[in-house]
Amino acid sequence: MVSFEHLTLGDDGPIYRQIIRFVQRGIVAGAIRAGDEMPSRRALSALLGVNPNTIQKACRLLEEEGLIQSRSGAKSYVSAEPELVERVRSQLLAEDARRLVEALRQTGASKEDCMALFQRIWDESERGAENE
Amino acid sequence: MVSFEHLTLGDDGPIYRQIIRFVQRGIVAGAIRAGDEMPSRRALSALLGVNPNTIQKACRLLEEEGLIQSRSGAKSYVSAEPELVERVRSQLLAEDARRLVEALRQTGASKEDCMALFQRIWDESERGAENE
Amino acid sequence: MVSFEHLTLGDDGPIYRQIIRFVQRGIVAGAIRAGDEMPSRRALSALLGVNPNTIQKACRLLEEEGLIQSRSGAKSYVSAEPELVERVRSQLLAEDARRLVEALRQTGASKEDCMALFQRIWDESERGAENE
Amino acid sequence: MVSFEHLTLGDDGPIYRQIIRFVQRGIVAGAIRAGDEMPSRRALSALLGVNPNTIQKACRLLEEEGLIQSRSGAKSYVSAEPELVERVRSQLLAEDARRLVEALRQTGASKEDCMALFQRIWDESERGAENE
DNA sequence: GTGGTCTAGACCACC
DNA sequence: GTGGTCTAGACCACG
Repeated sequence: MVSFEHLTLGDDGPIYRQIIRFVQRGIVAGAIRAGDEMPSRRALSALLGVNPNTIQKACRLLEEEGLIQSRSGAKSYVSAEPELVERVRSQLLAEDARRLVEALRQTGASKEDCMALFQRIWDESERGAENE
Repeated sequence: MVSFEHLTLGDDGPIYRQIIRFVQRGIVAGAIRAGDEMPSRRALSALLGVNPNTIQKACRLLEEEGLIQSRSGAKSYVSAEPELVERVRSQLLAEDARRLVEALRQTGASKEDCMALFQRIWDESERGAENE
Repeated sequence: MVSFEHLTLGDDGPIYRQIIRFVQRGIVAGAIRAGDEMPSRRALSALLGVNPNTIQKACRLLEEEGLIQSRSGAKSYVSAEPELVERVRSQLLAEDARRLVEALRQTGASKEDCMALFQRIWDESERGAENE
Repeated sequence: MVSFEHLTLGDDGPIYRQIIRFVQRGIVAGAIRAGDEMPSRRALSALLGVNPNTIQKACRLLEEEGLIQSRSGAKSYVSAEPELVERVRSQLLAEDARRLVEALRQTGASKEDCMALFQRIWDESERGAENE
């Protein structure tokens, strides 16, 4: 009998981690810049349909990481210094790579095959981006 | 102002796709073998907390792909011929790799850095598996 | 724009005709024999989930055709004399053939192709029946 | 006692199958052409009095067969390449013929009688069409 | 608007 | 029991 007990649906990790990743990716990719104003906690809660406590947790961790700063009461602003951005970048890279490597190894493929595949996909993606 | 309009929470794609991937991964990894009995639609629905129709959709697509066999009134069984398994394996590999490459390219990292990173993570993962 | 105005769903003709055809086919095929007892009108109505008037109409027409006879009050019996059976047989044949011919001609195929196809399918069907 | 347990009222197969056949027949007969616009799922649902999901199922299968093309957010169009049309034509022919042959064989008629009958009906139908 | 996904629950034929 | 079909109605992303 096939067992489905290890299938967890919709598992992207905790919501606050997803919010953090979203901001991190935005900063690293340049879509979110230092000085940008963050929406208010309650606005984010309403927008994402998420409990205010979850929003608060994400913002607290982002602030601990130094990616946002709370100034003048309730409003928060993005504060991304270049060296910090680089650190976050490599952190994101590693996290993504780790996830993929686990998925790839689970399929039983060899390292060499995977790296060749990786290179091929990269080139395809680069070509695709150029044509846009 | 930071915009959160493109943040989609918990997005692993449609549920039926996730179920399909789970079975595909299981077959490719050898955890699910040809001849294995599938749980009934109702059992899966109850186990995963998902509507029977969604389960049915996943099963239909799995059957169209040739990975399971269903007969009305009878139980469903896994039916994975070697050549098909290989095709699914490379399909999964490509899908995973494409997802990673896109995530990596979005961070602005170079191809060489990413491949070096990839290799490092792979080796770490391999070492981790050996120690278990 | 594709027009769906000529698509009529579930069109097998009136229910009373379907009931008549069912009895006719049974008699012609030998599954229903002279002297067999018919279920009561109200039993048929309940069994088929059909209005008693519809049942009554079917039975009246079957009786007019001479395929059933009402004796001793409410009970009806099948009364199929050989020559009548033959007449019904050819009637059924013609009706079926007419339906198919219309469907076939609608596809634009030639008469010769259709007859060759018909012959091939017949032979297949014959072979299939032998193997059972 | 005559048994009615095998009489299924109004059985033309599943509704989604009937819709598919309608489109297939239209395409094969030339009444529906490549590039024609399909009514929206909702419009079809209202027009045919059928649940949107059933419509969607028919459309999905038609798309898998390559007879229509759907893009999320845009309208759906008929997309029938000549070679595909030919394949569908013979598929429809075979399906129809098989149904008739089974009905005819059930009545106990001989192959020769049936083919003669078939030819006669065809000629009648042809004459009827000319007079219209 | 469009197509696509999902839920809740019903009914059916077959085994 | 099983798989398959259908209904009723909701929500979503995309154009």
